[in-house]
Amino acid sequence: MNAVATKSPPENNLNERLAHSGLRLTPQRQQVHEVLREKLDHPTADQVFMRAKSKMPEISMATVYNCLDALVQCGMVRQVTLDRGATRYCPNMQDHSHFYCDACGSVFDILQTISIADADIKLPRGFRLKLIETNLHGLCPDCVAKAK
Amino acid sequence: MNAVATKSPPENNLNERLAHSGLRLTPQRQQVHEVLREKLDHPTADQVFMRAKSKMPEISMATVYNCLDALVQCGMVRQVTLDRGATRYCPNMQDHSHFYCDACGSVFDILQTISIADADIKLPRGFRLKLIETNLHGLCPDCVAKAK
DNA sequence: TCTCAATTTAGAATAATTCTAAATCTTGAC
DNA sequence: GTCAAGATTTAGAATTATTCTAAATTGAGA
Repeated sequence: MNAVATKSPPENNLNERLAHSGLRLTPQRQQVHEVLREKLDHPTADQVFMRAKSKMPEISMATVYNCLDALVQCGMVRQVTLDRGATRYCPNMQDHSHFYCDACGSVFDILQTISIADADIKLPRGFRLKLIETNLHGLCPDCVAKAK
Repeated sequence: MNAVATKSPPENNLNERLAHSGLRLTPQRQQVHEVLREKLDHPTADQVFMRAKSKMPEISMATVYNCLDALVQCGMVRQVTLDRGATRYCPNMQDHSHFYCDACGSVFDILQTISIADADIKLPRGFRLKLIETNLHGLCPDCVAKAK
């Protein structure tokens, strides 16, 4: 038993979470997870594929989708769908919302959100609420400037 | 001048709103709008196309996308993107949120939401907030029952 | 009536995602 | 350790969703 409290490294956490959902930790899933954590810019599946491929050239697109789905399923990654374009992926599981610029399409993390408790949403009988997703739409500073 | 207050019929409203955005009222745009108002089930572009086609056989898919875009642009219709699937369209412009069943994919209108005023979101300098979109995720009554 | 710009159209093109079937890997039972 | 069963990965085909293109049509204003 350890006297010092240690935070388990993210890979272990990943392993645990995958296992909890009946999924295995594979090099590909680890790689995809790393790619997401390296650059928090809400990449699309295609961008994840290209970044992962540079480290692991044999990885395939189908695997990237499979890995992303596995990571979403076990709660390590959030899917972000903001417009008609490709779905984006976000490894930040802290409560936060996304600001989407309707003009240029950029996505910004906003470290403020409405929790299930705060919202006090009254659902009709029988629904089971798991997650509230808050998306802010508007113009980013650059596009506000351009609009003038 | 009318002694009795009259609500302008939706078509007029549509015309006004389109005009306000520099867009014209066309039979196709009217038809697409009607299709959406007829059945408030959040259809995809493809479903809108099929329904519109039954009334107006010459309409094309490109036109449906064009009309949907025009209606969204002038504030008569909301785009609803909840998962990796096709975008859905909602002609209910009252403040409301969407409940998405992660199991079966059904969408339900929830007449309760978080307004910009209520939310008291503090954005970094320069952002211009136009709209807060609230999406509720979880299980619908049917899928809760099945899960047992 | 004429002209110009907006809109529609069919179909091609592109982009995003899913499917398929075979190969590979992992785990648990023995 | 060996084997069988099931999970995962892979390439590429298939499907689905959306956008683009260029020509035809429409409608509003001069």
